[in-house]
Amino acid sequence: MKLLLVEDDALLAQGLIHSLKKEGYSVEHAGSICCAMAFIDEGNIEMVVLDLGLPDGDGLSILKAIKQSKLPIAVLLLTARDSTDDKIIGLDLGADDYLPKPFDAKELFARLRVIGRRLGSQLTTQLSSILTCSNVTLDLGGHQAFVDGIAIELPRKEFMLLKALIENQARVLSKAQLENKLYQWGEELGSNAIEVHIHHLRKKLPKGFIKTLRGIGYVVGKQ
Amino acid sequence: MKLLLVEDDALLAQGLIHSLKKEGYSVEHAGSICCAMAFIDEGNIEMVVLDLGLPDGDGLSILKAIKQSKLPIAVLLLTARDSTDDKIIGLDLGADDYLPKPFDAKELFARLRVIGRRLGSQLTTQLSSILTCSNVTLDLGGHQAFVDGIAIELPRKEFMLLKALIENQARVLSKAQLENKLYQWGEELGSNAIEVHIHHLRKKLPKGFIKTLRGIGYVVGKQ
DNA sequence: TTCATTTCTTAAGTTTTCCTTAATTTTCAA
DNA sequence: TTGAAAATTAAGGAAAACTTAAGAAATGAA
Repeated sequence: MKLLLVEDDALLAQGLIHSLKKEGYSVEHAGSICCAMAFIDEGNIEMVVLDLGLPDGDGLSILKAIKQSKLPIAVLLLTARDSTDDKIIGLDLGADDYLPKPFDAKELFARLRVIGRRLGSQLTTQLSSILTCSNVTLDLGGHQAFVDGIAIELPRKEFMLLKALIENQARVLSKAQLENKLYQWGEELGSNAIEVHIHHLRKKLPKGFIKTLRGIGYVVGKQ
Repeated sequence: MKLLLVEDDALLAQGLIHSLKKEGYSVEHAGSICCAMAFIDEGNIEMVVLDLGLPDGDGLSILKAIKQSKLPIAVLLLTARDSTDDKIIGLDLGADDYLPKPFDAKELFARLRVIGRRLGSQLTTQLSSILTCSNVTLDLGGHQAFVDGIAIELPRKEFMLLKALIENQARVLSKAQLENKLYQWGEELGSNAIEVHIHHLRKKLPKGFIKTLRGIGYVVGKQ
């Protein structure tokens, strides 16, 4: 289930992203309205958790845009305001649920499950969970990779690394960018961990699949 | 839209019935669990507004009964308790929404509109009572499992665990996701219960049937 | 009810796998 | 050619999962 979290408080967002991923969601994060709209336009978001208190405008405009687009996207509102009128406006604009801050993460998850259950009976999609780049395929739901259709085992970090590369195929990712994708900005990497993971990946993937651009970074699927 | 209000406070009920009718609902009123069940058994209720604080027992039992019956009835909970855990229990039992007392009637109506909108586009998913994954079969009705056609005994939790895994075969479920499926968020799991159940299950199932993806979760039925 | 039995949770010890580090070698571009 | 960047190796340590066992709960029967 692909979920977009629209929340500008970085600390709160970080924690939620982590827990939501543990709950099984594929999470994107936007800290502003324009960033959120970019993700939505991209097309494969199924659920939005929307904080109404954003720096660059009223979050309700995102809700309006989603509902006007008629895309099958469910929206759960999140806000510090708890006046009944705001709730009503949100719900009547088409929001699927509403949670006042401060909230218990467990309640958020429970409400998301309700929405997910509902979506599940409307959509039969799990297709967005397959990524492909030439003869390499990633099954995100099954956490499995295939080379020429043959399954290969990948440990967690290697899988994350390959996922990041394929999601950005034909685009070069620097080691710093890759580190940001693999590590929750908690611990600094003091060594060449990325290089070692790349090396392990290469032994399992087709020759030349991951290209090195010396001094710049790594890339897959270029030319 | 035929709505059943389950509320024992006569005064509050009186007012709500009046306003709900004004909103266009066809309203029935029950002041007790048994009375409510009678209306539901009668058969043409589409929506229930359920007060949890009833004189003759816990309103949650009505919710359970409705959801077990698989009738396409939406339920909105209404209650004075506002502990998060109660909300979560209600929502996970299948309630469509929740409103803590005291509430603003306008908010109730807004939430009912959301539910009504949803009911309009809802299709009922009839679950098969037999699940299969390679040579393992689950009979949900008979609460029994078969390996190569031979019945094996599974305690409740182990059965639920296997059911969750097979329902999501070829998709990895994290321990957090499995916990959500086995426990109604009433109490926290402070330990490695999931791991222990997995261990017991494995002793009864074909070798390699449940795979571990370290750091990710468990999966069955993968290539 | 009470008791006996099954099932569940907790906790500790063990094992396994994976990740990081660091030292060394190789490659590449200036 | 030469120095910096990347590749390669191997090992130590840490995290996650497995296993076992015992006590707590839940269940069901008398």
